[in-house]
Amino acid sequence: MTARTRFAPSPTGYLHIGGVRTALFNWLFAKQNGGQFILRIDDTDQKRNVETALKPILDGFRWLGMDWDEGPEVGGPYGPYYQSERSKRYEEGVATLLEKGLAYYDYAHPEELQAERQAAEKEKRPFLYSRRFMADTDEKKEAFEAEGRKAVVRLKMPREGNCSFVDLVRGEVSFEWAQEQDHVIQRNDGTCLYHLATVIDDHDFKITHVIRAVEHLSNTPRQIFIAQGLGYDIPEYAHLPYVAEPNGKNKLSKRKIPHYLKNREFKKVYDHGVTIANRLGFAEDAETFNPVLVDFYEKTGYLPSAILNYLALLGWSLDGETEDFSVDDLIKHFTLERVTKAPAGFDPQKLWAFQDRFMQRLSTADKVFAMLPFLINSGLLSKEDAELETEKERLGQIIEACGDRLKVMGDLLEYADFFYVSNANLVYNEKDFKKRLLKENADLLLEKLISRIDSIESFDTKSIENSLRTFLEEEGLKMGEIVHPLRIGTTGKGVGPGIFDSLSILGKEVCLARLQQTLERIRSAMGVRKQP
RNA sequence: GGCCCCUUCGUUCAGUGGUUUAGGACUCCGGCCUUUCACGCCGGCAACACGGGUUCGAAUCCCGUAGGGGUCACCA
Repeated sequence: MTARTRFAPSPTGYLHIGGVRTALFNWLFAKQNGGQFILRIDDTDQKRNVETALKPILDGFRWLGMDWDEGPEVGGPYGPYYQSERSKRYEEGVATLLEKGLAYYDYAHPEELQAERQAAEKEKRPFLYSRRFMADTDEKKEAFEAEGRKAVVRLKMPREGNCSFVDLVRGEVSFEWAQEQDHVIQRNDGTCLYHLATVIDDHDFKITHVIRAVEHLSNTPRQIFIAQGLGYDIPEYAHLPYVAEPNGKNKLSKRKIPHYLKNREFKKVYDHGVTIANRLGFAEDAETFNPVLVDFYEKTGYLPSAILNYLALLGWSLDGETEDFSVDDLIKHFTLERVTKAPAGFDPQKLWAFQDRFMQRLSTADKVFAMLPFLINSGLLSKEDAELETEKERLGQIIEACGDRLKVMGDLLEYADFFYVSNANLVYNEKDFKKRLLKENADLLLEKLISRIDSIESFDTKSIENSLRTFLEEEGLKMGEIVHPLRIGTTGKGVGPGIFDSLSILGKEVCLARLQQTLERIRSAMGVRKQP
């Protein structure tokens, strides 16, 4: 089977995580069947700045590695791929439908229609337009126009029988035609509406499988009606459950971020992202920077493969056990038949777990490559220095020392910044400083440590550890008693990578200088304390 | 309100008439490891919405109830 699928984003300026999931299923399905994935831009409603509003969306897809075979920027044989440029095709469609008597000019004012609707509601019967203002002859047209009325074009929907079709995830679905309204397909200004446009586009682009969110399920009969009217083959349909909000049943929505922020897990992931954003020097508000948008993950340094793996499992599974999928695995195993029917809640914590897993597998070299931009953008490393092999090597050491503590690329900034700041700019965590260093004889201990460290000749991790362990024996101390003072004294932090690694990477000179500086800090703090 | 859809641990995904004392993962709770924080390891809590059928036997099939959602635009 050769499959052609599509995803049709509106240029809204952001890429929604739920949208990505829909796009992903389309993409996987196309890839699996050796077909094409097409991006079509639904910009019939947009006034201007389509390119600006589209860029973040395309960037998002590119970042995720979801390439499109046809669409904006890459073109393709069936373009244009922007709906705003396809109005001619839509007008042709309207003409055909009109000719076949499957659509009609309607001269009703919106208020008149509204009145009918309300009357029906009052009588508790389903609304069906009376077609009072339908003009199926030229005479009627002229008469209505003489009244100063303007026409829209409506579908002349069947009023009996059923529309049945097979949905690849839901099975056989059936609707009564009489439930369908005579939808407008062309406005009185001549522009055409979505349902017509989407059917014509799908046909023109030779889409074989329409895989979209379930909110379109009840739109399907009218689209089938249009397609049949136009003599098109009906594509296969697959309606995906929507992605629900964390701990909720409602559809995940960008507009409800303040509400989601009340959710502990969601908040945690959000706060973590904000911390990184601050380090990077961009202070965006929750409106444009939050875990519902793909951009959030790109900026904070998640791995696309982790996100894709998580998203694929939001409403799909191979079996009850397998969770671990590479992108290639997904392409190989994905099936619409195993897509769930019920909506799945977005769980940022579970995503986090995938991220953790993928991060652990990433090689040091790959991490170096990915983290370098973060160092540069945060100002911790200059662009020129970032080019240096020695710096890359050092970053590799730092990353290895940090080990599994780095969950996303941006974590480096919070976790290992002390490797990059000057001694004078070292920031001390006051709470830890007080807890670990402002106590009896802390200064004396530090003095001893300084002289011991000064005596270490080869400043590698192993030598440092050996030397300090000897020190412990000589002094009758436990590891915990020197690790904390040393860590805060050299890194300013209460938590961090292994201390021997940290010291070694920092280098003897820097360690001594920082410890000396810390010693003075302790004495001045203690002095101040004693004064009153 | 009409129509359509959905309903298994807190979350997510299995389970399609007996292999099920309903399984995996995340979370959570214990414990171990340990130089902090992570990681890792071991263990634990925890669900078939409800009510009727059908059947020797139902989470699995049927009907109903309840709850949730989608859709009913000159939006997409």
